[in-house]
Amino acid sequence: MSSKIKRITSQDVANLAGVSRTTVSFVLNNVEGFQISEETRQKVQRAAAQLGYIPDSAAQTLASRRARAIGLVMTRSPHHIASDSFLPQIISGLLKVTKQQNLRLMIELVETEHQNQAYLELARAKRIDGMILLTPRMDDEALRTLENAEIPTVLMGHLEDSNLHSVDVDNRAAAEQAVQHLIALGHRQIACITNAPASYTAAPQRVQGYLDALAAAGIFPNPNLIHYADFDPESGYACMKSLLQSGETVTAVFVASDNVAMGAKSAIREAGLRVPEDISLMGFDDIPWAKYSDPPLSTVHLPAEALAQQACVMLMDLMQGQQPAVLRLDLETELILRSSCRAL
Amino acid sequence: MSSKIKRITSQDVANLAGVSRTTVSFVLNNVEGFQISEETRQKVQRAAAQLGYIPDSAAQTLASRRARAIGLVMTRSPHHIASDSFLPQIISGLLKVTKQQNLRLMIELVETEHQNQAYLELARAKRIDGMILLTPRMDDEALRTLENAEIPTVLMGHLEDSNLHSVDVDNRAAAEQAVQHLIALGHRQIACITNAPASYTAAPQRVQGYLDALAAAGIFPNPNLIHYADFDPESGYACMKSLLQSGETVTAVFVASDNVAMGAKSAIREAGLRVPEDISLMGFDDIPWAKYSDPPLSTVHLPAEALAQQACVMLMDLMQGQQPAVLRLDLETELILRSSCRAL
DNA sequence: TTATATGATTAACGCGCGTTAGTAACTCGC
DNA sequence: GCGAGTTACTAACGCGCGTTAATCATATAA
Repeated sequence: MSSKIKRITSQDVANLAGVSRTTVSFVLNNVEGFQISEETRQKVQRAAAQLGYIPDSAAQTLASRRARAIGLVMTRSPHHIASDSFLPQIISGLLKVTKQQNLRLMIELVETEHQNQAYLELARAKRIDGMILLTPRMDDEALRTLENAEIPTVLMGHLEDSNLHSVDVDNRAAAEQAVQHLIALGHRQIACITNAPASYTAAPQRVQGYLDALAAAGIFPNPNLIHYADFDPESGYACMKSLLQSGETVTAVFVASDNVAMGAKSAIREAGLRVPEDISLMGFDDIPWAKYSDPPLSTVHLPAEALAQQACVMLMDLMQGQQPAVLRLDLETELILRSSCRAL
Repeated sequence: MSSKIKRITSQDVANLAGVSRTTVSFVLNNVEGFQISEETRQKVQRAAAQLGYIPDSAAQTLASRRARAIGLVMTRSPHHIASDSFLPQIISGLLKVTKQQNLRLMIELVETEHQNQAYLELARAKRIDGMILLTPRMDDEALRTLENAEIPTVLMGHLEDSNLHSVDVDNRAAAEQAVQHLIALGHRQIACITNAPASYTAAPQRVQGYLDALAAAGIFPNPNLIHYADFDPESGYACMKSLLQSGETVTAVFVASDNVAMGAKSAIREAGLRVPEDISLMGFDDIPWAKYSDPPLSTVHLPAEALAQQACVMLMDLMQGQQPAVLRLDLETELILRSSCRAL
């Protein structure tokens, strides 16, 4: 199709500048400890600019043994990725840091079936220098293999008994605070719909916060009021529907994910009930649309973009061989009160 | 920190199997045209498995001159990326195809200041074999340099007078259809709030559809009723607010982006008006939350994930040297009627 | 037996660059 | 004028793999 375009190599730059390839490399990479006369430096830079020289990244990686890229690794199905309301924020946060550090960002999908192999491949193929793992699952045995530091890794979310570095929020405390608010409004029949199946670490943590708030108020928890959703609004709709049909009386629902809460709200409305007049709704996450929901959703703000940025900064440290200050970094959440909850 | 872990190379596999490195390469890559005895093949595969051999991707790329990766290139600010409601769907669609083809996906951010250089770098650094460009801007001169086929490229969205391959929807026709529906409901004072500044191709196209629908109905367009938003709900809020304060009478608003429509709805409600009783609202995009909005938003369904998949398939063709069937592929939109518009 | 085909395998080069060890020229002190 | 130091550079190796051209053994034909 297209005629063979001759690639411009550092040798071409060296020839044009009348120096060796080594010198070109020293100049363009600003290598310290070697003395290059200002004149030579100029010659090289001018030659490189004139030729439009752009180093071949594969060759650089092979020679330097650094890919200058990190990976964002997700262990979900494409369907769940498509409906992940935080992904844009996370990518945005990551890009801010990687751009500044002149690193590339790769998105990796690890399917649950071949996890063990997949993590090893990521580590050993050396396409990336480090990775950020999104919402790891508790039953993810393959993760353990990574703990031997095959590749710098930072978790977003937390894994019990793991010695991997992680960035997270205190899901339990945040959930407790949210439910405390419902209790303070006078609610006692409070249901809980989770954000995800129990194998995703955040889910049981938020449930625990819910239980702790009840316990502190002397409310005996009703197991029938706890339902496990599965990330998307559809699952929230299903949970809420079965909750309403169960015959249990409920005046408020703590839904541990705004996304799921959207579906729950549909079910409530479909049953002819209103939020917050008949049922108060408390979300979790503060996705961008929560404030535009009707009624605007009270929820717990999760600083997704900041989490991503911090995870990335932590990863940079690890990649440079420095130990980050803490093994686990918790960012602050904030209870956002809008108008989906009312006092009894 | 960690002791030097000896990398397992194809030479190690060759040694263990008692063959040459070349044979290992032939076997593991299933190279056609070379006869390898079944016995040797087995020996090699067993050795590779036993050692847990994983090829170094940089070395493969350097030798084969193919990176086995594609890039998703965006030209927006991190802020706009964070609030892009389609990104998850697009990434999901892309991952489906790349996973199946065993390609990697890189996310690239190109800042408007250094576009020219940035595109060249992407092309020449050879870190990716092809790229998918998201919502190119009309004033994006740097794109022209790519048309010389430095690297296979597919646009998501359209660029006038470009001979790059692209995947899009018929924004004009879709917008026209949406506004026609408003007109059919009896509305004649219909405002238009765009999805983005005019330099993003979809914006003027959707405005044109709006104008065409008015013209077909013999309605003289009022320029004061056209406002340009900027992707996010905040800008929609601002547009709607200034529209309401302008003193113009309006019974319906066509907002060329659901995301922007969310903000517009807030402004309407804040003014003490209701949707659809006082003002009918027609969106565009059908983001996942549109159906959970209140009232559920009537809108134009944009098949984002399918667009991404098709773009990716098209790109694969280009990367294999095949010309795709068409230069520009238009996918179907669908008018989704929910309950944010009412008949006058 | 000798030439020829064919099946199975490998030696060796090149991809483009980072980097170490070494060299050449040029001071400077005595 | 001669070794010792400095300054400014370069030759050459290695990163790990894909791939071409060549080699060797074996089977077949003449």
